[in-house]
Amino acid sequence: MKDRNPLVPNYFKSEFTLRDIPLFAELSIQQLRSITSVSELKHFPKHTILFREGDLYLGFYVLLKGVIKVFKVNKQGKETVLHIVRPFGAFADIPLFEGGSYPLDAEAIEDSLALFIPKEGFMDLISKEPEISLRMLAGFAKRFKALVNQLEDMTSKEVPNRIAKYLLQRVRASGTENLPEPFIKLTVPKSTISAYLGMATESLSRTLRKFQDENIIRVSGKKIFINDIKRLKELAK
Amino acid sequence: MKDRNPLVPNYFKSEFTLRDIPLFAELSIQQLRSITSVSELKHFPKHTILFREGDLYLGFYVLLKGVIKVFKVNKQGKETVLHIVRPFGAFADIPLFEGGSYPLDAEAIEDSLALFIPKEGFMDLISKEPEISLRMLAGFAKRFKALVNQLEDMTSKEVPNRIAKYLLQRVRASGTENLPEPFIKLTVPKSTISAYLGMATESLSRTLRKFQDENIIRVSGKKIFINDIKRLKELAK
DNA sequence: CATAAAACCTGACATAAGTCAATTAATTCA
DNA sequence: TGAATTAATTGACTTATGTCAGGTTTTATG
Repeated sequence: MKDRNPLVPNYFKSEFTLRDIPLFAELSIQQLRSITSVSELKHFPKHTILFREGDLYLGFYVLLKGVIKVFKVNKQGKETVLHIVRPFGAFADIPLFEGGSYPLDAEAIEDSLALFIPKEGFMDLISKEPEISLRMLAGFAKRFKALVNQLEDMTSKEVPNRIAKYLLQRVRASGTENLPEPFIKLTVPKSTISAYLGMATESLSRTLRKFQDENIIRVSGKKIFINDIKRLKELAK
Repeated sequence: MKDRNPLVPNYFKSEFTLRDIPLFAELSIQQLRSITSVSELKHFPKHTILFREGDLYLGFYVLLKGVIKVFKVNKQGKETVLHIVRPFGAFADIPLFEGGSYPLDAEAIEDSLALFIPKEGFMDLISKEPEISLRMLAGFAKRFKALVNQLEDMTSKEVPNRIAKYLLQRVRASGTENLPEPFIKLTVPKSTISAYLGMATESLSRTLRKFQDENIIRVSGKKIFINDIKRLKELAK
């Protein structure tokens, strides 16, 4: 039984429901209703800061539209991007269980729409509905693995390897992997990608140049076409 | 009400109970009993491999004694240490909720004693006892933060900074921080520490040398005395 | 205890990738 | 649309840290 009451008022012209969010996918209509009743839809124009490290923790978000950059700035002003959140991903859910303030910064790098779920209401819900904890545990586990991967890449892989791996990952997410000419569209600035991959923008720039010179990729504006996915896969490992 | 029935048979001469394990600290005696009934105590001599990446997942561990290295080996044979587990830490609990095989390798680097909790029994328990999920979520959250920290350090900090930070962390754990001369005892080989900090052993060696030349630390066998904790703190940030 | 095997240290060297600076390209918005 | 801002590219240069190789010290074991 699928609940098609739209989550979002008409003027957003949105076509998703709570059921599209993995975290909530298997809840009953009852449970979904209680989530809707405590949560709030929020719109963030490009460049909006959602929260900063140290801000009082109020609740977490599920992204419905747009892209959110979750990052940390160190004393010297250098940015480390820990997570590039895309639709249906949850973020800032970790502090639900640890600490009273946001441990990271988050910024909308596209016009974004997110569901805000306040801590209080959600904790009530979770205590009544143990099924939710299990889904959260699964979600945490998945992201844990991703983070472990990121860490491993960072310490054991060189710049071109990391870039190749990132490109492949994006190609897979784009669904064009098996097309004659797979491609990806960059929705985030290169500076964000480089901060995510733990390198200088210059290094990213130069390496993409090199890949292009070697006919592995072809860059056209914000699109990157993959000419030689085999070589790219070689490079990624 | 504290349950002092020893967890471990006498011949282990151990003096801890399930209550000492954060994950289980707030469970009722009933619940503790059911954990004991499904779990199993295992002894691992130094250098034993507990499991390897890809092994069928059977359950997780709580370390009671010794030190376990959790790591990943890449194609080129390079090791990344993700976690140095010390007593009362849980490990290999993530795959409870994700995937059917161990995603990492684990090895005892000291004679170790661990409680093994099989997946089946534990999942039954968790479904009956929602309180446990919440504690697990809290545990995951904490380790998530630690991992984020590790990642951030790796990308934004240089070798001496990372070493300084590690030393401080160990000093805190040692409980000697406020002594006139705080010190730590190295229980893991330097090669493990360097793999954990994402650097070559040679770099670790050289930097400790440098710290010593600058009178920040004094190395004596397996002990490192901190002469100038202030400088070390400076370096760590 | 002696010998083998690990673990650790040290120096010389190579190089990947960071930094700085200047230029060009792409966006933004008045 | 066009000036102003921001993002990306490119080249020249520096340097931190990895790699390799040799030696020393420590630990393990028959």
